[in-house]
Amino acid sequence: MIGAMNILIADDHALFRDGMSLLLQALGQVHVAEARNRREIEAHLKHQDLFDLLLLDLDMPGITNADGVKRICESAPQTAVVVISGNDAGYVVKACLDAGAMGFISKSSAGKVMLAAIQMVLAGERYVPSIYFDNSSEYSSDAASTASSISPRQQQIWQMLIDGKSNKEIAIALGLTDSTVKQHVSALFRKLGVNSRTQAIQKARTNS
Amino acid sequence: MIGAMNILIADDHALFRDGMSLLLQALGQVHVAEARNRREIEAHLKHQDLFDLLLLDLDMPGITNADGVKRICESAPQTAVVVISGNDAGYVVKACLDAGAMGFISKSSAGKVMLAAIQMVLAGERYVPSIYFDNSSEYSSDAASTASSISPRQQQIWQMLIDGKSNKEIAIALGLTDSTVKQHVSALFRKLGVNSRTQAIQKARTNS
DNA sequence: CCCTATATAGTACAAAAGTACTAGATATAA
DNA sequence: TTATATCTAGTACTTTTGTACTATATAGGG
Repeated sequence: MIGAMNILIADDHALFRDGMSLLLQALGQVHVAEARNRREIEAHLKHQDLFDLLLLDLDMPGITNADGVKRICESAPQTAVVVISGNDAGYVVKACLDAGAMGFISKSSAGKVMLAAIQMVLAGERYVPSIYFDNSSEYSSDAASTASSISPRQQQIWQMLIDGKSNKEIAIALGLTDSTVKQHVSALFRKLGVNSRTQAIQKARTNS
Repeated sequence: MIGAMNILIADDHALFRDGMSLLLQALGQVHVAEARNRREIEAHLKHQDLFDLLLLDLDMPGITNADGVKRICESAPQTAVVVISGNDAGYVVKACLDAGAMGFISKSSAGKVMLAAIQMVLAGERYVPSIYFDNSSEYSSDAASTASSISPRQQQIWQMLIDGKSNKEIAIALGLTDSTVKQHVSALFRKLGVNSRTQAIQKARTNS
């Protein structure tokens, strides 16, 4: 690598940025910039262009889901984006990778694992966490699986429940009927073992 | 302070624990233990007793709200508990302090601020963040306020919405009628500017 | 080919949620 | 004292949610 690497850390928590910044010193010649919200990320990408790497928190002002990741990835095609998230459920990982991320790091990971992942991405490789493979075929294929997993459509609708959308709003957004949305929501509830949207939201927040 | 201080860091994110651990070195002689969930916290408190300080994350397996904080505080009355949270809304701060916490640190705070807060608590003082005072009378008094803030009852019910409870479950838990719960829920929605419980949950997650 | 799962859409119904009122008790601020 | 806000509880009503079915089309596995 010629010269110092430019890395942008985007997280709203100072201590996390500090810890990550310290971790990155192990890479040698690195120049680290920080952003606390989407506005600051975009400002950095516009004015100071050309970052080699963007470490992007998935729970910060302006970036709360894969859509936010997609926006950032599209506005910085030359920068490798690694998503860092506390929620490492398979559907989240898949959504982020589909959105254009080059890697996904769980916040529960040890520092060494994070560093290895970052080095892999800097080397041009995609990094996918092992958890992602544990559930094997469930999320790894874009085709529907036979297993009793949450289908892509259900995952999509799950995200919209989390975003506070009503059945009607979901139907309009996806170009479906109310009836179809209800069918998907009920199927999702059955798989999650819940019987209300608020419980489905809690499932996404806590365990998964 | 005689000898080394015993400090327990409870957070499910490794990097955060590392960053905090590093930060604590500035205090001099400290012995740091770590816990990743409630089970590990309780194990530490039982077997290794007598911690001077417990830095407790408010979003980790087993500890998601003030009730969790209360349980921990009660099981370790000799240990000063400082809650660390990404959500520093007034009602969260108040709930934690009421639960018995000696301090409340926002994850968005700079390291220096965190360190100062920790030192204050170790000195026997309660630390309350300045944000808590910005909204002045709203949360600082246990009496109801005239301001258009979220009342204690509404905060309590808000938390139960977040936990996925139905109106009926809330009514039973609080010994109220369905009608009264609905009244509180509607009043909360009006203040939050939403019209569904899923949106109310999202409000708690994102901005506030 | 058969079985299964998904995605779609419909009907029908029960339950829950949400709104809009009234109303009494209580506490606080002006 | 008056006004305001909370907490409680009630009635009445609409809308939304959730479940239980049927049904068609598609795609994959055995």
